[in-house]
Amino acid sequence: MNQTYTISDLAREFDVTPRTIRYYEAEGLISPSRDGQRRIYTARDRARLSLVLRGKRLGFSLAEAKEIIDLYSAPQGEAFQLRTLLDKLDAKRALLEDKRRDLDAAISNMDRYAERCRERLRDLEDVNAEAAE
Amino acid sequence: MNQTYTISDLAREFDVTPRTIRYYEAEGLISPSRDGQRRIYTARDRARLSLVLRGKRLGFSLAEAKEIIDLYSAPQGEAFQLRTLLDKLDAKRALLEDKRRDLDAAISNMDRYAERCRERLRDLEDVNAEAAE
DNA sequence: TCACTAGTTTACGTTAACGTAAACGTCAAA
DNA sequence: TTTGACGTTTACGTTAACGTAAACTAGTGA
Repeated sequence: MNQTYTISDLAREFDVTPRTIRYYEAEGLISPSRDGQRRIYTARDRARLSLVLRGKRLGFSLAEAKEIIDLYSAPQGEAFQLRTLLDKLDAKRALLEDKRRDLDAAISNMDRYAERCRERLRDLEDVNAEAAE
Repeated sequence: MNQTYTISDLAREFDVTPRTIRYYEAEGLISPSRDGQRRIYTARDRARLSLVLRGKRLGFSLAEAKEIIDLYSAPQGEAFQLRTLLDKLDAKRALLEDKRRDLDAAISNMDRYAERCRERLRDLEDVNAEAAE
């Protein structure tokens, strides 16, 4: 439950360098605690790192990733805070949906093209079969 | 049908600078023809630019975008070429599917979190309603 | 003819996101 | 006790993807 990780634990698991993880800390994306001078990462730190890397894979800058991830750590004391949080979540969700539209278009585009290639390949093979008779 | 575009036509339409479009040409992503020294962009050039920008939005580097886009202009003469093309398309398609999994996870993650926020907000408002009686 | 608008090349500048190297601390095994 | 293995800070280096500025060309309306 209260498992912790060293910097190289996380570096290995997520296939990044320790430098990268320290850089994310300098940019305010992760805030590990310390044992003396050594960093100690909790499950929460690990989860945040995971979110950062996923954000990067989806084409977000570190600043954009931070904006999104920070929403998950936002205070939720009063109703007003909750409502503005929900508004912000909605805005970020719209960005993700935009990406999904792009992605779906890219995939179906590629699928249509591949299908045309397969048709053309069948035609070619038919011709070869005839020639072999 | 045979419509052409100037560099600033495309810059306006896709909300990038002419510099960006020239840079993509220098990187081999677009190859407009020329009228004297001025660039002339065809519908095909426009389509390639559109693909580049979509690739960027999805987190691909220009080099990765080029790899994908170039598949759409690959020669399809012989059956062997078509088969290797289909293999490459399949590999790129897998990359897109990876991104879709990431994206779907990000969205449903956010949805679950937002739902918890809404529940919490309802609870708060119930308490306020009781206190108002 | 002149000014304007839009295009061009060339080249140096900039920013995000790290890489890399140096110099140092610390702890366990040999 | 020394030698790795791992961690740290500091600081300069690097790359992709453009931005920016200068100096030039070519059509075009007043």
